[in-house]
Amino acid sequence: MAITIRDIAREAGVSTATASRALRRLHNVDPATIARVQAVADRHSYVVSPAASRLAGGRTGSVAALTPYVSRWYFATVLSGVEQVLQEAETDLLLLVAGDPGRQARTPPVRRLSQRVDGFLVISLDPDSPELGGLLELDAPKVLVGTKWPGVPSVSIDDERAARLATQHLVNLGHRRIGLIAGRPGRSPFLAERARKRGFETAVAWPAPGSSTLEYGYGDFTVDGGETAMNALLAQPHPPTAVFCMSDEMAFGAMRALRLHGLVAGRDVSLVGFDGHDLSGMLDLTTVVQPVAQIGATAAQMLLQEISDASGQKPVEVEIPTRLVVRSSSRPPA
Amino acid sequence: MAITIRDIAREAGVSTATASRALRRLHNVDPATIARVQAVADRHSYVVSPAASRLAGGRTGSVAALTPYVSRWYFATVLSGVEQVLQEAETDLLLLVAGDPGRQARTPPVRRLSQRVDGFLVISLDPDSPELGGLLELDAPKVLVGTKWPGVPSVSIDDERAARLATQHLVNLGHRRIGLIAGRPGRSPFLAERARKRGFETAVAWPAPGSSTLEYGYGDFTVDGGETAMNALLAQPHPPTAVFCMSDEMAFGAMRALRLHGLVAGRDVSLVGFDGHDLSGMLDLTTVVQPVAQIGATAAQMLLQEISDASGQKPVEVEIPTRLVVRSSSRPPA
DNA sequence: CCCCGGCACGATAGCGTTTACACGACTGAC
DNA sequence: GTCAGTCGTGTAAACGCTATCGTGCCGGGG
Repeated sequence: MAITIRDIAREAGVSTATASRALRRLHNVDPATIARVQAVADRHSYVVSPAASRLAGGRTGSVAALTPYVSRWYFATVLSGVEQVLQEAETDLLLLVAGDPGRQARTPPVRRLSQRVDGFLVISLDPDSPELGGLLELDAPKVLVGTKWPGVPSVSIDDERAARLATQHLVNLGHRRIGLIAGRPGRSPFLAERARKRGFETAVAWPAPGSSTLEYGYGDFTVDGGETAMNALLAQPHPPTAVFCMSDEMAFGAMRALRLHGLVAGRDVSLVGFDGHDLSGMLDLTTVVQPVAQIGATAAQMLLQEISDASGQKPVEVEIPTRLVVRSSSRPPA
Repeated sequence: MAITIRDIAREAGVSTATASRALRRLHNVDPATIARVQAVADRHSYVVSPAASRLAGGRTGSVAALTPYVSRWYFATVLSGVEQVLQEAETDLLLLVAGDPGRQARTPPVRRLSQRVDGFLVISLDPDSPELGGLLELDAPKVLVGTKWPGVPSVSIDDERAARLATQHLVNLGHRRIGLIAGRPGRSPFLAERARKRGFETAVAWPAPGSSTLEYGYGDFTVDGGETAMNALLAQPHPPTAVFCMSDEMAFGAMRALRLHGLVAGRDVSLVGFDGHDLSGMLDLTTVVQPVAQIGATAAQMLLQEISDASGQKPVEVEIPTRLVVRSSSRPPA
């Protein structure tokens, strides 16, 4: 049943070595030979055994993507960008979920995986988080997405600046009591979250320190969490007149909370989100738009590059620009 | 650098064969030996080479998931369910996108993949679609999600019945001009879409044939598409008073279209969606809720089962119940 | 006391590729 | 006409594991 390269070689009248070289389009092979071998292979719809190929020292032809979530919009969209590039390059994608702060922290089998893949795509995870169990030490090609780390290639946005500009937009509109809906209390495991908080705080303290008050809510980056957080903010003695949400999904929840209180986003309380979620337009949410799929695609390209270029280039840190899209959810205070 | 099972065996004072058996917990090994070997392996943080293991006749320890989209809510959520089960079973997930009717139809390398994985999870794809290039002929374990096929295990919902009940809900409310927003015109490549259309048509023709009129729009299962489709329906001489959308995302778009026309979903035009999208609650959309993540998890479990049970069980077709959740987007006509 | 079956383990032959290394046949330069 | 240098190809040794046999050993039934 199993047809091997030996069979192909015999039928094409060459040695297995030549067959192997021909199938991989190596340079030192007669074009005529390549054509002959390929023809035989096609006729039998033969494909090399990746296992044997890998064992004999070749590449695995696949990369792993580590992500804390699959179904949340941002991550799913990054993955779609990644997938598209990899499919183009005939490289397989191994999906591994790790780093969800809410989930039981199971150390992902990076060690085992490192045998199975040529490189790693690490999405949003702090590379030194314990759960990544020494991913950094592994000298396999890797690219970080949405995070940075000295000496490791990455593609990310300027979270601090984006958050600062978004918040400043609220300040410029005249808001003084500005709330923040972040992910989780305490030190976030996500670098981006910490950066966004810094950006927010900078903007709020500006132009005159103390001129604005700020309040925090925590929405765990989910819609429901955003709703809960907004409710908490509204329950305070002096609720904020504007709220910056660290993700669109939390902003959606906040919108719902407002509606259930008989309030309208933009009219009663201004809202700014972050991400550029598919539905942000439909809900008229002012938000920081980032080209998420493109980020994933870029990272995938860089990883492929790094894999093929064995030459140890110096790691690049790509920064993708974002833009604030103002919609009707943010307006001057009443 | 590379440490092999031979090293482990030597250090544990056993043969490579015994080491291999010990590491795999086979039955005919002294528990004491297992412990000793495992200890040595742990000390060196050794993991078997999957390539070698596979080559020598074992399993690959991974499965492939074929899906037409990654970032759309339904698919991303199915995947998250799948991933969770597979991670539990220490099985790797290979992600492959194929079957998007809008994308260039590249035949996915099922043949190549079949060398790399122990089984296939096929999400929403009609298994006989040409793009699947003989996946059905491959006698590898496989499970269909959201589709059925004779002789192949599957986990799905009763799309026809669910669509019928959803539409009937609109009829019962008193609506007579009921519109449908489907995916694409012509014969859909998705079995589920065809079934939902049948269910819709049955309900509309009931109780008295001809008592209701129906109009079609096509939204390609996207938010923007839904908006466009709704605009088209509203532009007709006698716009429908209620619309059944084949997905929540299209319903969201339809809502937006209504809003831009100064209309309100539920008051002016009733809307029913399909899926139970995370945001359907926040938008007060009446919808057919299906336990999407659970569907993925169930399918993954079945696949694992099928892989371990070499015994050719007769294929099971699991049907997961859905329920209509009525919210304020559907009300009696004005 | 012998034989047989079950048990824990050892030796070894692959599994299907890739990759040195070797080899002959040309080519052009001297 | 010899010699170094390509070029296209063949030979065979890995690659790291598992599967198939085979080998002692022990205990119990005849």
